[in-house]
Order: sequence, then structure tokens, then C-alpha cells
Amino acid sequence: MASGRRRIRRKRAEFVGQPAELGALLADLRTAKGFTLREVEEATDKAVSNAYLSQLENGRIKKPSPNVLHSLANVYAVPYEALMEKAGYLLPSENGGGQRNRLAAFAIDDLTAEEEEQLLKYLAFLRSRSS
Amino acid sequence: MASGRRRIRRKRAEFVGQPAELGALLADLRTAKGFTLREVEEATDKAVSNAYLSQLENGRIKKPSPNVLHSLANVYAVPYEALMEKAGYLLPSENGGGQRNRLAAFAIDDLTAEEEEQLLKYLAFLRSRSS
DNA sequence: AGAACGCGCTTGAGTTATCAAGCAGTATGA
DNA sequence: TCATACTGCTTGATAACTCAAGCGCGTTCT
Repeated sequence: MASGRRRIRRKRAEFVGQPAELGALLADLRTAKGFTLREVEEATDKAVSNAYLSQLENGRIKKPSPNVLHSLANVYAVPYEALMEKAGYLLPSENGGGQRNRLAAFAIDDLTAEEEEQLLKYLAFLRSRSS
Repeated sequence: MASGRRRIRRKRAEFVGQPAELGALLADLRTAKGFTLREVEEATDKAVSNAYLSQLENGRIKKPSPNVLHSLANVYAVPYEALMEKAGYLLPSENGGGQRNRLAAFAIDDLTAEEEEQLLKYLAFLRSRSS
């Protein structure tokens, strides 16, 4: 099954970006931090193999063990619960209703001034679009 | 390997009752409430089959999905996290390091989860472009 | 050029979770 | 007595997770 591996090339112009699935989120977190697959494997102390992470990021694995998510949350400095929720696991409090657990507390601590500016700009753009 | 199927007969006499396995705990919870396997299956709205619950209680299944534990926690009226922990999953707080590095340069506190994701995605995009 | 690396990714195999179906045992009622 | 209906339990099949090994591609030496 060859699979036409489609190169995902994001255009800045139309940046539609939906809520994204777990895999995409993990991929974004990793590239944002500038890690390689194997670096993450190391950082998790071999708890998450590079091969596995690849499959995760490409959506081939839908529900990794919470422990895997825990490891990754550590590496990416992002709240564990956020990943759990994205993976489709119920949260302790998430009972019946629909409760809003915030995703990443934007755990990017090493933003450059320039990046920050662009992000803010982009946020402004986003918000201007929301009706 | 023939397997000498060992009947697990719990003794009531010496009740050292310590860490106990998840299975034993679930079994105790159920009998304490006087439910049958099928009643629990019903109570969880078929989320947990009686067959599965049986295997769980007898320790044949070690790490059920968190969602299963959530259902059972509901039925038995015990805290979800307790079951999670018994199942060997790390809890949100169970973290040694506690690195909360979130430098507030980008201190946007009113971000919606969706906005955060899109920003992250955009940042990943930005950084992947810079050579 | 070629060697040597690092990158993401695939694949094969082993383990585990999960369910539908059905089994043996024990009541209870006709 | 037989039938019916429970009880917990087993089993076979399928799907999902997970890893070790290795592949192909692009860089970067030498």
C-alpha cells in the first residue's frame, strides 16, 4: 500500500487550522520546540520510541497510554490533562457536562521577540475573523 | 503450557488489605454494592461488558482504558483518579520535576483552547521555516 | 565523487485490550 | 422432575498499542 505520502505544506496565506487532532498537536509541539523524534525519545528516557512518536504524530495511533502522554507532557512542558483530553480520555471532573479544559498553557518559554510579535499579529488576525 | 488454572480464593481472615490489585478492588466494590456483573454492564450503559468486568476483577486485564475506569468510578461512586492510580497510570500531579517554565512574555490568559492550538500550529510553521 | 551521518518514516512481530457468544453451576418455580 | 433464569466465568477473534530494526532521503564532510 504505497500510500501517496502527501507532504503537508502549510501556506501562510490560508491558514485554516482546525482544532487539530492529537497527532497534529504533538507534531506542532515538537517542531515548535525544535526537537527531533529521536531527541524526544531520549528526553523521555526511552519511554516513547521515535518510531512510535512518528506514528502518533501521523495519527496512526489514536489512544496512546496515559503514561506516554505523561512523558510527552513533561518534555513539551504542557499540561498532561490537555493531552489526555485530546486523546479522548475523560478527565476527572469532566462529568456529564461539557467543560472547558484549556489546552496548552502556551508552554513556549523561549519565544523570541520577533516570534511573539508575529504570533500576536496572527492572533489579532484570528480574532478579527471570528464572527 | 497447560496452565494450572489456579482458583483465586480470597481469604477474609487476614485482611492485610494493602495495595491490592485493581481487580480485587473492583470486585470488592461491586460486591459491596451488591451488583452483579451484568447489572454493572447495564449501569455503565454497555460501556463495560460483564465478560470484560470479570476479566478485570480477576486480574486478567491490567490496564483498562481510562474511559472504562471512568464508567466504573461512576457506578461505584468512587473517585476516578483513585482507579487510575490503581491501574498504574500517572496522575496529573504525580510529577517529580514540576517545571512550570511558562515565561509570561506571551501572557495571554484569555486564549481559548482553539486559539492556542492555532497559534501553536503557526509557531511550529514559523520555526520550521527558519533555517 | 563517496562515506557518514541525521532526519522522518515504515514494517514485522509480539503483547494487550475488548467484545460476542457460550458454558457450568445454582437456585427457583411448575 | 424438568425448565427457566439467574450467577460468574471462559474462550476465540479482532483490533489496537508498542518496539526493534531497518529503509530512503537529504546534508555535510573528506
